[in-house]
Amino acid sequence: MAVVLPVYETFSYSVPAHLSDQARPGMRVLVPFGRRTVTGYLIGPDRQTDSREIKQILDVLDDSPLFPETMIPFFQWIASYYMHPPGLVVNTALPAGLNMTDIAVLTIDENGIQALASSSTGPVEKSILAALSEGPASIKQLQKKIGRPVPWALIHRMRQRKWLLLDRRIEGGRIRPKTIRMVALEKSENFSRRLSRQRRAICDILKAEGDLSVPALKKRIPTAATLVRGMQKAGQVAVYEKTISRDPFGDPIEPDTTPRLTGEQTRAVRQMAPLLGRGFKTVLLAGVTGSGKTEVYLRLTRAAISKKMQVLVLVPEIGLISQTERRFRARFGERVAVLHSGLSRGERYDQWLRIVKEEAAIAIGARSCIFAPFTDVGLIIVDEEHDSSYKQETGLRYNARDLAVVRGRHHKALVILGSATPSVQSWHNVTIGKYDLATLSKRINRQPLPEIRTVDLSLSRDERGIQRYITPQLQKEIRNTLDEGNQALIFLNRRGFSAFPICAHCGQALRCKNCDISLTLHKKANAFRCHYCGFTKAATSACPSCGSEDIKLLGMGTEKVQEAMVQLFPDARVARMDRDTMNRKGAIVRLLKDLKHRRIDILVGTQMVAKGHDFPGITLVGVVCADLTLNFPDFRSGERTFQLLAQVAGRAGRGEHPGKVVLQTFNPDHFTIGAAKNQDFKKFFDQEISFRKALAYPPFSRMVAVRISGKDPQKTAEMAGKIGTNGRRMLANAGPGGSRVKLMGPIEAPLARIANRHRWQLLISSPDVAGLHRLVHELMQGPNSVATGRDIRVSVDVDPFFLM
DNA sequence: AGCACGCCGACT
DNA sequence: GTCGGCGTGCTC
Repeated sequence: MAVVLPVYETFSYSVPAHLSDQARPGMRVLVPFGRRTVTGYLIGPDRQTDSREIKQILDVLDDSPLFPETMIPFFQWIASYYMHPPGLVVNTALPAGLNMTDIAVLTIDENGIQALASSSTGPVEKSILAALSEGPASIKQLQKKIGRPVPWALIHRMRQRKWLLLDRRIEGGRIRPKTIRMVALEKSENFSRRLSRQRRAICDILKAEGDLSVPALKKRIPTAATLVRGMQKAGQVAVYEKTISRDPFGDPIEPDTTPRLTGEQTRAVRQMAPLLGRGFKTVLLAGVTGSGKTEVYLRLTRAAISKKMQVLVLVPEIGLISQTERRFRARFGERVAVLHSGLSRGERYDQWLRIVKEEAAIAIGARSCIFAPFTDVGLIIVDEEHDSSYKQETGLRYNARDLAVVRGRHHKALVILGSATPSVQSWHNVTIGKYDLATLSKRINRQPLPEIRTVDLSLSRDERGIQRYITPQLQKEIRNTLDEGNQALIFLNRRGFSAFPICAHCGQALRCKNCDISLTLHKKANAFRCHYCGFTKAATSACPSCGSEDIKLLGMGTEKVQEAMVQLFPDARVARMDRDTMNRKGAIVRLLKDLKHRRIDILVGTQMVAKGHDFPGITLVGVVCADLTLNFPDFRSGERTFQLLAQVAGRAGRGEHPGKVVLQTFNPDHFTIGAAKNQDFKKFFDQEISFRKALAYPPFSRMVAVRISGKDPQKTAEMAGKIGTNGRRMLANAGPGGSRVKLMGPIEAPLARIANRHRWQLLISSPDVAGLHRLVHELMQGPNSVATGRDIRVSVDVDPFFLM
């Protein structure tokens, strides 16, 4: 049994006789744990280590398992690989809002009121009593009310003096199946006697149409609710509760007709379909933007369900239902369950139940859909496998793309990873023969890929701030596009962080000589610094490649670009799409509608616009400054830039008019820019992989990032230092076996402060996964591990994505 | 996490 | 001498 607490062990409990035929793996139980009562998950028997007394389960919380037993090894693998408590792993997988915990509730007691009035009562006690005199409160509520932490010792003293009472209340678990009241005709003769006209009408409706819900009856006869109650008493009808699924599907989706496949698509399907049911296999489906990957997924899914297999489809998170989801539902209708962030908690729970009960055979959704509770998955599809939204960045920091492969192996399933711009990792796996490769090299409508032109920003000498970045070439193209009545997309990945240094003369970014990573300016230290190894260079340094002292700090955002657009094109309707403008519910849908109906001429946006949406009216894509992502202090910045540019370029010319892309950059000769310009993934990969190999970055090693954060800058730095020295000592003691493990840092994180918390990170890497794992495990949980104080958080990120 | 225990400095 | 703060450890 695994408790829903940050505890790494599992525990044994006995099942009392009256619950013994109910309790089964996959169910939740209520158990006494220490002095408390908490929820746990039955994940099979565990070895009991010592002779301690075994406690009894208090209750079984489910009638049927929430997940199949076959998923338990998967959960255990995750707990071990990501070094996360098993109970919290299961908790991350399950729909939110199910769990129960007991919490302490304080009430003012008989002596409390006098103590509140007495002058000898301490100030903290008084404020607690004052807060409680307004009514009972939990410890957390109390803390909020009086604005300071409440020590337990104090509560105990106050309890002993009978100033307050401590109760335990079980909270949570409020998500339940939704039920509806159904009305059925009684078979007895009770209603054969005379009936009122209204009652007669209800009987007739029920006789003709079978059982109906109360709301449905109300639509026919407005007073049905009262009538039914009377008829129930008279024994003419019976009322029962029926569980129903909350409807997460807004507009109904029309069934589609199956299109003809192109030759390439047919070949891809013929290559992959025979692999179904033949054991575990991973295939990378590399298909250019618009090449019809989705149709291939649909055919493979059809093949899988005709073999009675269950299918899992993962799509990137885009904040609303994706095009792919829509097409799966159009093709397979009722057999599809969806799991994405747009669902309410209740809807999500109902979709989950549909999968557990095997009412659905296909589950489609974002990242967390990898946990869909199928018993035996036969096919797993990961669309846009390179997408960073598959990586969860809080709590259990899993990568759903990687877990797809792991789950595929557990179920002996076929795993398809699809992308127009595959990750370096996946392509590497193809080159070493771990994955098969299937390709789609042409767009289905024979539309050519857009023509991409680069514009050298270092030749743009205008110094009037942002306007320097809207070059005459870009302006001219926008003007032409507007004059032709088409739409333009202006892309800038602003989610910028601190500005980074770049030579205004030759376009070289200032990089670390050890890590080939962009340096970051530290104003306080008046120096550029590497965030991997700590290498430092004076802030007054000249450009190492051309000697120019004209070092610019790049930093600007979409908001400024939008302003510039309004100024330059006063006749155009300009809109912006980024996290700042799109956080309100329904904002994206409204914007996409406006775009579709040509109520927007120029759309300025961040990478949000590069994802998944189909914009048929857009013929021009302008990339304001490709260098922003290229020079992040992160070894994957080149990979991300290539993917982003290729994806955003793929937005142009999806309709009947061919597309054009203007790509502005300080580095027109950089191989990443060159490869993106020619949409040449292989050329990019060949360069990138040699660079990764030389510096022993993934995929030639595995990485673990240990992140340390806290409010107090001094203490946080100290803790980071302590963990670092601890790790180095362990490495020294490990002998030759541990020598392949490399430890970098600790160093202040590129984003040195988020939400007032100071951040440090420690990077640990090794080509030997097991050795790396052993060291990190020992460092975090071993006997010499540094105890994590309460105000300093230490988190482990296995296979980190963003090293920021 | 949530709770208890036990060790220390600063007060009656 | 106790009170009350905080670091350390445990939960079948």
